[in-house]
Amino acid sequence: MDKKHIEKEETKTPMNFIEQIVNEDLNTGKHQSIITRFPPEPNGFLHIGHTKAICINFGITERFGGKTNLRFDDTNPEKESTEYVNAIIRDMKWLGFDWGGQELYASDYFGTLYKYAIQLIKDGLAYVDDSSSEEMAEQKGNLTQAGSNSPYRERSVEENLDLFKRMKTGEFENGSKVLRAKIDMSHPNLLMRDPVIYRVKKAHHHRTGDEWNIYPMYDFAHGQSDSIENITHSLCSLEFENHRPLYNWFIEKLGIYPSRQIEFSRMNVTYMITSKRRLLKLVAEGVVSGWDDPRMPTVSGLRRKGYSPKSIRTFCDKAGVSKREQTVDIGLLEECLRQDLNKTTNRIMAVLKPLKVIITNYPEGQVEQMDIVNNPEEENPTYRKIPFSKELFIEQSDFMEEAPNRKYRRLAPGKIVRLKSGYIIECEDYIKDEATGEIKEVHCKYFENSRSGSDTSGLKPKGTLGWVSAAHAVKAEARLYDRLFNDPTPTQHKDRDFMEFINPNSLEILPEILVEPSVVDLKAGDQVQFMRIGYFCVDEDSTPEKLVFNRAVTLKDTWAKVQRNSK
RNA sequence: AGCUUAGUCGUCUAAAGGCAAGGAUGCUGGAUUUUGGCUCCGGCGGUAUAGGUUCGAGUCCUAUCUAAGCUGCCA
Repeated sequence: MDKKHIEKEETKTPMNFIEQIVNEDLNTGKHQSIITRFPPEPNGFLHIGHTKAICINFGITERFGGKTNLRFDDTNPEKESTEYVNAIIRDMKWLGFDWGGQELYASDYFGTLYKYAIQLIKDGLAYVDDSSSEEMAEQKGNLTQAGSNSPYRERSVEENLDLFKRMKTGEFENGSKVLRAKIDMSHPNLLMRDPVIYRVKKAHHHRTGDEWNIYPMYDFAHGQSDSIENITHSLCSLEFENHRPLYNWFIEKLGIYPSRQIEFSRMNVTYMITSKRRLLKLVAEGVVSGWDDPRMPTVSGLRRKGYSPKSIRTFCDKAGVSKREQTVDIGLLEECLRQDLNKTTNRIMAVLKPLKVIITNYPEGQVEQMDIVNNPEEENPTYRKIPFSKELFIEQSDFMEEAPNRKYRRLAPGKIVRLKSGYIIECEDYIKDEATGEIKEVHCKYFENSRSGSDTSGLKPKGTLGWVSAAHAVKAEARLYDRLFNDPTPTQHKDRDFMEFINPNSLEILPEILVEPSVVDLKAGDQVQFMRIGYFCVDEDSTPEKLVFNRAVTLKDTWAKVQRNSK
């Protein structure tokens, strides 16, 4: 291939192998514009694995122009429902994708698909088979042995036509007859051994109601739907590689628009599982509170936990596209969230595990309003006020009776620290419950001339702490989420069940944290950074009396790492 | 065992036969810091194995090894 053909696209961003194919098809004039599709079956909720397929399909047309259809692959009425359709639409809109407003359905094409089947029968390429599923399995052969022909394989076109029409009108019971493509029972690819393309299924369909007694199989619906929609590139996961010869066989025999199927590897993420069956078990057994539990890998779970659409899309982009098995480090997902939220969230003063600090030389009853920056990453930073007073709370972990080493920058007797956007204080004394060892109270003096923004003290404290004013702080609940599993690949162990790897500490509830008073204006879904702690999202369980904050991800914690490594 | 596909830093990914195999994340050292965050600078770390083609191979060929998918009237 001549190298200059690549250059149509301006950007230097490297292309993945699918984008390279698309780019070439555009440059060679094979296609004038691109149409892709995302084809979920409405029988479950979207999860992190689906977002990759979504991002690839929509990403292609965002980059090269064209459009991406949202098409529901609803050919199995027993498993599908409008509830899932609506949930999928909601999640995809939240992720920020646009499919032109109108959802498409494979069920819209049932009439056309039926005609295609008739066409195959007339061309002698399909036949009605009365064999039971057991008999068909028998005929199928196995991985190393060729199959054998069904005794019904040589029925006449007329008989097949008659039988198939009667299947449609409901004359035959479920399982009694199927329509099979007549291909080759000794084909090395098992899917080519006369696959079933229509089955009798007297079931109520969420869109077509009771109109149909027969429904097409995936292989006789998906590719044809692609053709009907003039999909140029039909992108799917590796498991459909074996289906491609069949996909192309139908295109050829039916003489329909030749969409091209290209497969890529599914995305796995460490410490997450995406099997529908297993996720259902977590819900059913109450391991999590529901499909939108913040520990779930579902889009709704990620959303509730505090993930932004942008962070999820960035994650999929960074994970990349290839045909290799892919297990992406969950750390990358978390880092994408931090990078997004770092730019967008206000810094809020919060104390998770409070320790009382009394400023001994601060006037009783005095309250000062301190200026604090909302988000230092903003181009033009804005400020708000927070109250400072004689009695404060700091984080328990910010005080030690004795500094452990020279690197320690927090509070300890005789040490000074800066209270963020407040004053510099020096620890003079503390009260300890000798029985329990618990520190009850810390006594400090403040330097009156060290007020943030007008500091003339000349003091250079090493550390800066978060704090809240005792009299003004708002009580709230914090839900600290951690990974649901304590093994990176809980389903990859040959002789151990994934349930054995559930992390018993995946949720720690702190019923009474203290937060600066400005948070009373927050609403469910709002995201903030608790300074020096992490990114939090207001949960829908919040009430006017008590906000509930979900921890989406912690801040990076170099100090924790230093401590871990020194052990 | 047959068919299909894939093996590049720990992980993800780039290199279309041609520069010292690049980037991200991770780990690590440092600078800066009123967040032990952010930012900035440095370091660590890779072509599964064995042959072959070629002036030149991660890339092409052969064999081997390893991994995944395929024997639903699921998608």
